[in-house]
Formats: sequence, structure tokens, C-alpha cells
Amino acid sequence: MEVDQRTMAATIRDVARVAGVGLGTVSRVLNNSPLVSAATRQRVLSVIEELRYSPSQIARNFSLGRTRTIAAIAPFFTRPSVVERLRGIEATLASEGYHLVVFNVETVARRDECLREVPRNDRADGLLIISLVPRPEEIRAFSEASMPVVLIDACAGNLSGVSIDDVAGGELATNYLIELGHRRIAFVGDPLEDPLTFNFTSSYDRFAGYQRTLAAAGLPIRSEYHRHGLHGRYEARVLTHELLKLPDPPTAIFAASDTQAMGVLEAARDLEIPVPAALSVIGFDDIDIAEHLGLTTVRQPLFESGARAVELLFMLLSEGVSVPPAERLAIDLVIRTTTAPPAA
Amino acid sequence: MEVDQRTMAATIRDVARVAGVGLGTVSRVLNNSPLVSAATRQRVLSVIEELRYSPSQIARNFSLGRTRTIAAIAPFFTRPSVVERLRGIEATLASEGYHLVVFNVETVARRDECLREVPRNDRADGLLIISLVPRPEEIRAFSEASMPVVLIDACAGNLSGVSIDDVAGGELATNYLIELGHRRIAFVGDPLEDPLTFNFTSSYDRFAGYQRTLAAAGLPIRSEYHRHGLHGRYEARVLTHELLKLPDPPTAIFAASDTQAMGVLEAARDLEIPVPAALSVIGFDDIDIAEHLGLTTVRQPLFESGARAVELLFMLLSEGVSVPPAERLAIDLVIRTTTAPPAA
DNA sequence: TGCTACTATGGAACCAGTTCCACAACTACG
DNA sequence: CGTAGTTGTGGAACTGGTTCCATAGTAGCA
Repeated sequence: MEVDQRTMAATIRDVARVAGVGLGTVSRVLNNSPLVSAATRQRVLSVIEELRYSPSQIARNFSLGRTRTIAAIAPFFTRPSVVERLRGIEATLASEGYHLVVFNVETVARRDECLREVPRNDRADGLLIISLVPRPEEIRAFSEASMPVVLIDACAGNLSGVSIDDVAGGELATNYLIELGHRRIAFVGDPLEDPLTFNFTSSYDRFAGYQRTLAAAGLPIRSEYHRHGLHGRYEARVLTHELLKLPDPPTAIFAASDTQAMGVLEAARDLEIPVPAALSVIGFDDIDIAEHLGLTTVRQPLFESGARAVELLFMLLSEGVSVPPAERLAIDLVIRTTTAPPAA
Repeated sequence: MEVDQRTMAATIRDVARVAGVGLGTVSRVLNNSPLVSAATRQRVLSVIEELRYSPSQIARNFSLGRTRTIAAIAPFFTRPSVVERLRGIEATLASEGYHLVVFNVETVARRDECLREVPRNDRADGLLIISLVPRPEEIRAFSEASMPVVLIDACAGNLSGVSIDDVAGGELATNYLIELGHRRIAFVGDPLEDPLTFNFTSSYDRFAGYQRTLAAAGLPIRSEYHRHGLHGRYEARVLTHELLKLPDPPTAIFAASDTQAMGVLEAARDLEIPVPAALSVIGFDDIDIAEHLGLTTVRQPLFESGARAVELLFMLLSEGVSVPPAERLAIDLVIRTTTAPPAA
């Protein structure tokens, strides 16, 4: 039986036969085992070259029960903040020779499908979940499938995770506006309800920090200043129109994300309200274009969150290492040109 | 030998034994073969339920020699245009139950590594390459590894691909500026040299369209109006500073991408040159924020390019279908507020 | 009744690696 | 010189699916 080089790829058995050695020896050469003599190794390597042999990764995965692949579930992976996190993930995985499989989630049905199916498939060694809070039964399924999971921008149960203190972020932003002298401060963020759907929590927490800070400063909590809508420039723009047309409009607006802050800026432009002279705007995330826009914002380390999550996941994968707890990354205020003291 | 349900996942053999049927029958049930009686199917399904059996995808991949996974190689996948293409890819793959493995390329070394290694791994059934032009020897390696490949935003050899006519895009933009009455039109784009590194070509082609249009209109080609630098806001900003400080500065600038157009806008802002009153700016791509910025630009279908490329790849995968040729998608001009007739 | 055709089923062989046990050859040492 | 230890090697068994061939059972029909 000959090897038909044109139609069939060579296997490890072909290499063994041609080189006149055993299967195990070829495997040892491939895996850099020291238990091969220099002469044998050389012979095997030259046959590998000759046959243009390349080991089947898929057979290897099967045999080892590992895939050297990590799955990432991300909602709306076009959002700049998510992209930057993914970039951190990819960079860190690539440096370890791991592959990244991405699942983009844009509907609740797909959220549920991904969280159900991905851990069950044994096509990834570990799972990263961005900005989604798994439900208790989903967390149970992770451990039943013994799938290591690290959350990014979320906390749930005692899962490992990388996040920031969103409440503190809300406080930081609101405090800065108060320090500038603002008293009428509004908030534009994601919907408060439906913790049962996407389960975003960061906007909710930033809102909590905002309210807490107002209360601590003795400022009134005015519900007409609180606007919640789907995450997006357009929605934030509409909500801001409502705010700016109030009888007693706010002098400053805290948007729960830079994307929403852009909508706020658009509304101000629509109504010819100068920023920051007549309206201060502060965002959250410090995405790339925030700088172009001169947007004052709360910076959070996006790339680093992805990179660190991968490190935590690797710790989970290398058994023996104690389970890393949820971590919090630092945030800070980036002051640019959309904030100023209120007009006298 | 019993099944230890706590430590070992059930296999198809466990299911067969407990249900008192043969291996093949379980496999047929799993694959919805009609060759199973209703009673048997029911019994097998209830045992699957009972044992919480879930087929090993990795063993399945191995057995079938297919992975239902597509690899995508993308340079700088944080660029909004690339993200949008990836979104089109992911959406189309997900609708067919395929997975997406992403390789982000930010250096020439990694470009070469990815184009060499990814097709050789049999961990993906097909390969999508975004905005990179494979070299002849790389194309040869694809066919030797019999890895189906579809290019996006690139052309090479007789590989299938989805792209636009960048020369025509450059003409479209430049013509519009000329129609507005501009005579001094500058260009800011990517470096012209190093076709041997990343092999980006779109900026080059848009530049060619720009030059051709100027010539056709009888306008002088002034090399001091041509600036090339690394793709990025900051670099474009620096180049634009140079342009605007020329003794005879341009009244309009064509940027090879929206990202670079943002740098142009920043430079105008730095120098307090009003846009579009004293300077018209036109970009390329129509990325999401172009609308926020009011940027006039040449729109290309980014999401659709990814979606269509996946369709072509599926055609390549289903043998028997004739090889789809390279396709061109339509482009059009989106007029917003950064362009106007030149000041009298 | 016997023959054919079709359905339902069981299970060996196969995919291409890794692992591990057995064993040969050689060295070290009392 | 025998024994123990070390090094290098071969190959069976194993991973968990799919595929396909053999065969039993049964219905259809002359």
C-alpha cells in the first residue's frame, strides 16, 4: 500500500512506515520528547519534510480532549467597548497559541441559545462572557459541563470575573459635575427593567452611583431627569430632546456610555444648545472616538479587561491553581471639553 | 463496567447499552435518520435524557473530517470597517450553525504567520481573508492544503472574493468635489509603498481614481497635495497640518477612509479652519460614526461584504457548484455637511 | 408457499492522533 | 559477571463519533 500524495494527506503512520520507525517515535518527535536519539529524530524530521506531513489538529484535539480554543460570547460586538475587550482577549490568546471563537449576541433568544449550547459543546476549553450575567441555572450548567468560565464586565455567583466598580464610576462622574457647580444633573442610560433578558447591569449600577451621589450632596432626586432607553446614539438623542425641553432643563447630563453621550451631543446640536457653555456632557468608557469628540468621560481599561480575563481563564484551566476571585480594575476621570461650570 | 455519571460524560456506547440497542441506532437517532422505528427512537431519546448525554462535537468533527468552523484573518479588527464586515460574517455563519474563529493581525510577522499556519491547520473548513492580498506562494499553499478561500476587500489570482471598485470610488469622491467647484483638491491616505508587507491596496486604488479624475478634468496633479501615512486619526491629522500650511493650501481634502477623514477634521479644528466653509472634507467607507460627524463620504456595503463572502465560501464548500468569480459590490456617495462649494 | 423488496437493527472498521506498557540495548556499580 | 537503572523504541489500546455491510423480520405478491 503506497501513499498517494496527490489525493491523501500523509498521516503519522505513513511517516512511521517510510522512516522505518514506530508510531510512538514519530509522536515523540512531534512533541519534542527528549526520549528520541538525535539520529532517529533527524531521520523522522526529514521524512516529515519529504512527505509534507502536517499533523491533523482535529485528530490531535480529539485524542487529547483539548482544543486550544476559547469561546467568547459578546453582545453587540460592534460596540467599540466590546471590540476593544475582544482585542485584549485575542491578543492574549494568540500569544499562547490559543484560538478565539466569537459568538455575537444581538437578541435575547440568541443570548439564551449561546449560553446553553456553547458550554455543552466541547469545542472550546473555556468560555469568556462579556457584559452578560448568567442565570443561576446557567451557572449550574457550566459546572455540570465542567466548563471554566470567566466573566467580563459582569458578576454572578462565585464565578471568576473582571469588572469595574460601576457604582463608583457613577459617583465619580456625578461628583465631578457637582464640583463644577451643577445642581440640575440628568441621567441617560439603558433600560432599568428586564433583568431577565440581557441582564446588563453596568448602566443600572452607574445610575445607582449617580443617585447616591446626588443624595449625598443633598440634591433632589428628580425622576423627570432620569431617562432610560435602548443602548444607541439615536435612542439617547430622542431621550435628550425630552430632557432639554423640560420647563426646568438640566445643565448637565451624565450618559451611561460614550455611545449614548454621542446621542446627547447630537440632541444639543439639534437644539442649538452650546456644549459645554449651556450644557455639560459626561460619558463612560473612553472609547477611541471620545478623544476626537473631546468628550469628558470615565475611563475604564477595556483592552486590559479582556487580557486579564484570559489570564484568569488560563489559571482555571491549569488545575491546581486556586480559583481566582472576581477582580476589579481601576477607573479614572478623563476631563476634556464637554464639561464646564454651569452658566451663571 | 458501569457508567460513573459523576466523573465521566456518557458516550454513545453508554446510551446504546442502557437502551439495549446498537451503536448505529443511537447514531441514527441523533442524526434524524428515518430508518429508526418510532418506538426505538423514543426509547433512545429517553435514555439520552436520563444519562444527560450530549454528543462530543470534537469526536464528531474528527469522524466527519469537518469542523463547521470558518476562520477569518483580519488586520486591525478594531477598525470600524473591519468590525462591520466581521459582523456580517458572523451573522451569516451563525444562521448556518457555523462557528467563527478570528485572527487579528497587527504586524507583518503575524500576517505571514496567519496566512501560513491557518490554512495548514485543519481546524477550519474554510478561510476568509479581509483586506489582505495573499502572495502567489501563499495562494499555492491554499490549494495544496485544499483550503477554500474567499477574499474580502481584496483581489488576488483567481481566488473568489468580494470587493468594490476602489478606483471608481476615488473617482466618485473627487468628481463630487470638482462639481462643487473645487480646483485645489488634496489627498490623504495610507502609504503607497510596501506592497510586500500588508499589501493593502484599497487606499492605493482610491488614490489612482483621484489622480485619474483630476487629469480627466484638466486639473494639475500637484504632488505636494498628496500625503501618505499610517492609517490612523493621528497620522492623518499631522499630514493635514502640513497640507493646510502650504502657501497655496487645498480647498478640499479627499481622505482614503473615514478614520483618516476624522484626522483631517481634527487638523482643521486645530487651525480654526471652518468646515465646510473654508475646507471641504470627504471620507470613504461610511462607518457608523460618519453620520454623527456629518461626514460626507463614499459608502461601501461593509456588513454585506462579509455576508456575501460567507455565501461564496459555502458555495466553494459544497462541491459541484462552479467556482464563483470575484464579485464587486455597489458604492454610492453620501452627502452630508463637511462638503460645500469653495469660498468665493 | 416461496420469492422479492424493503425496513430496522447491530456492530466492526475507521478517522489520526496520544499514551503507556513491554522490551531491548546499554551503562553503572557492587 | 550479574543486577539494577536508564535510554530508546515499537505498537496495542484508546479517544467517541460515523459509515457501511450483514442480517433478521416483515410485508407484498404471484
